[in-house]
Amino acid sequence: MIDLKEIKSRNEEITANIKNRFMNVQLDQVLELQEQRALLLSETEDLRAARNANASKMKDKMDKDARAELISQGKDLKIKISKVEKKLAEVEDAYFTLGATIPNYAHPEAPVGKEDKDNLAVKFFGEPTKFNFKPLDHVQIGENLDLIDFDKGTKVSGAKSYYLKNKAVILQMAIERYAMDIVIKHGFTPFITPDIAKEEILKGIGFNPRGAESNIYTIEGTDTCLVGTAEITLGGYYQGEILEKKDLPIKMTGLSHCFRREAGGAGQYSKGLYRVHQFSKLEMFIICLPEQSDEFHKNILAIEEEIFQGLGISYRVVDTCTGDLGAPAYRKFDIEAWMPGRGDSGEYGEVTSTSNCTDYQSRSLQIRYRDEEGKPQFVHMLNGTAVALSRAMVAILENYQCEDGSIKMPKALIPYTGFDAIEAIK
RNA sequence: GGAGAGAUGGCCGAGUGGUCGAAGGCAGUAGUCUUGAAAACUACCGUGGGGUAACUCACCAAGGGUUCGAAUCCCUUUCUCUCCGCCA
Repeated sequence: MIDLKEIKSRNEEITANIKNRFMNVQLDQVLELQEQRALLLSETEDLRAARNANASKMKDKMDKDARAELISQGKDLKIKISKVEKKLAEVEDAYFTLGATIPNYAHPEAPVGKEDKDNLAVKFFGEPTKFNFKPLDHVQIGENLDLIDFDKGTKVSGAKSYYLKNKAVILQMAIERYAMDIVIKHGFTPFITPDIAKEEILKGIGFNPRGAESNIYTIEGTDTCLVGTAEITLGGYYQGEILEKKDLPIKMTGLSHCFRREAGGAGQYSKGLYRVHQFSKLEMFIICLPEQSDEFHKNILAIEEEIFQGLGISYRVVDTCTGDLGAPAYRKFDIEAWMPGRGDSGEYGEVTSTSNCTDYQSRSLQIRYRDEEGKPQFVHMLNGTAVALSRAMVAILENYQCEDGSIKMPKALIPYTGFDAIEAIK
């Protein structure tokens, strides 16, 4: 969450930001709760001070009457304290719950707009693939070549589930390792993370684990969830810790499954592998000094581009508009790869996303570093997709399809797959 | 899953009702000494909230309870260790 001390001093800025993000936040109510809390807090503290003073008077020996008198005063204080503490707890709960709904500040250069249409394309790489035949979409390809089985996925696991089969299995592992090698080369420490995380971590990262609009599966009878991304488990890794400045930046990359409910996500673009309940993803995560985060954000984007350029897939980079940022993000860049089977005659589809969340997550998770004066300060945290395997699969199958129905392998992947094509089935 | 032991500051570790935000040690920071270093000595050395400040409040795994007063007693939960069982 943001620093709630700023809701007064930066009120106009915060109000404008909420408006730019097309969010509905009860800022006035947070302000009101803040004042109530301050009053109750000082009241509570005065009473506690009185209790402590009363108790310390009784350290020494004294006559019975004097002691009885102090005990009775103490009892009186005890009742008062429990009343005001209860009230305080209620107000604080509401204050922090509502305060957490205030979004992060937005980068001054982030385009202002409501939906993904308003995102600003800032770069194009390559040309959309041209075919001298009518290209198929990956669902058709997957079926023709016996690579992806959606029907069996639906039968066994429900809608938006799939089996990868045959060379698609090897291909996925190849992409995984290809991307991993690039990210490690850039100094990231590799992890395979848990696929389960506690709700408090989810909340700290800025996910809402509960509620109808939540995209998260909660595990019944526990306070844990299936992760929607390794951002959650990588971000939670240093929860509650004070890091040494000399150890920053910390660069981590984590491979995990990603589970998403995708409730109500039907429609044309939800077909096939594009939007599924479970996929694998390699995620990058950086913890750094505040003054470095803009630069590292660009670094992450550059690595994402390197991965897709290496695959020889054309894409565009999009500077995400304020309305589409998501509460924790200060700025967000997406890579949208060309997908020939998407829409009527091919479209760009999101394959990566990188966000600079500044101190929004670190404040909730209490991840800090010591500055020159030895004072703890909040770190900045950034995340970015190295590769989302299912969507990379879509892009590769659709862009590398041949007229005879086979799939060529991108050159960079051949050392990892051990084959240079997935042959058509006669 | 069963039986037992435990959780205290960056680390180790004392503390079983008031004198404890917490002994002692290690590590760290600054200084004295030294040509320099080491050693020795001296001082400082947890986090958060409130206050210009003096100061004050909270925190000894988490939550609840007993008490005038809880690191200390009781309950619940979580985690760790040891033994047994089971298991990829």
